[in-house]
Amino acid sequence: MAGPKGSKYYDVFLKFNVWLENTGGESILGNGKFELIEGIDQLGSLKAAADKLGISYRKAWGMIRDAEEKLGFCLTEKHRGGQHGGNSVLTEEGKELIEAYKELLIEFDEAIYQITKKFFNKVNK
Amino acid sequence: MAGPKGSKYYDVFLKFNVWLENTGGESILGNGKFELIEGIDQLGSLKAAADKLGISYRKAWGMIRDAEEKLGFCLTEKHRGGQHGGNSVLTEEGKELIEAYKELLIEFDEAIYQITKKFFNKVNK
DNA sequence: TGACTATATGCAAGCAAATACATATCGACT
DNA sequence: AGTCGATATGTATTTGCTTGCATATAGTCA
Repeated sequence: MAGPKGSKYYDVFLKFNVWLENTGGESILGNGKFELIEGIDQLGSLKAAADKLGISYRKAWGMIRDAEEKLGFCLTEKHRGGQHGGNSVLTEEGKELIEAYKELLIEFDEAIYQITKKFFNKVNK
Repeated sequence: MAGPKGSKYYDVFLKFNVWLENTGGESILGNGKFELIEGIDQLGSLKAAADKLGISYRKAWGMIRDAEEKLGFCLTEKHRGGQHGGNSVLTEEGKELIEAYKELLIEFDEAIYQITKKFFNKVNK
């Protein structure tokens, strides 16, 4: 919440985002890709993860390829064929990454709480 | 920096962004608009601020209108006419906002430093 | 060995956002 | 009264992103 009822910034919220970038300033992966990777971890396939996020398989596949290309190593291990068509699982690096990212988000949330409060106190008079 | 030479995430950087949102999930103002408002404060006109940021006047004008519309109050006081064509200055609210935002960014930077370090330690082995 | 389904990937098409273009208004100063 | 330059705003155009479509590949299980 952003302040008491009637205050200037009532129902205005402070939001943040975190992402990885390379030296060229290109985004490697941000929130969307993290959610996708997390979905793969939970659901066992890229298709299922894409469906869950409501994006096309085509797009999801491109997101993963892009991230892995820019990182220089794979986050997922893909298998084609089989009765169920195939599946995807996270590599060790992939698991470590989403694990670290989740912890990062928690710490961010904690940090931002105090900062946000201070911001709205200052601005809401 | 993201880790020692040769480590997995060498030359990968963690970046963040902060912005204001309304209850509808619409972005009210983020980094670009803050820079624009700061430019108006420093340079005394929307045109000069737009030029400084390398964006068109048309776009800059739209950014300000959009932010003020969504906030429900004005951040700038505009004047047309005169030998110099006119000028824009920040309202009290506008000044308070960029002041608070600047302080917010400093605190964010401090907070992110520790979090970032921890993140790359975890992920760079 | 044929069916099933997810991975893999190019290409066309559709859409929304950014940018460019064009034009009007305003008022202090000369 | 005329000039000048910034504010003000609609419309057109471009562009980049998404999605959709189409098609190939793979391998396990019945």
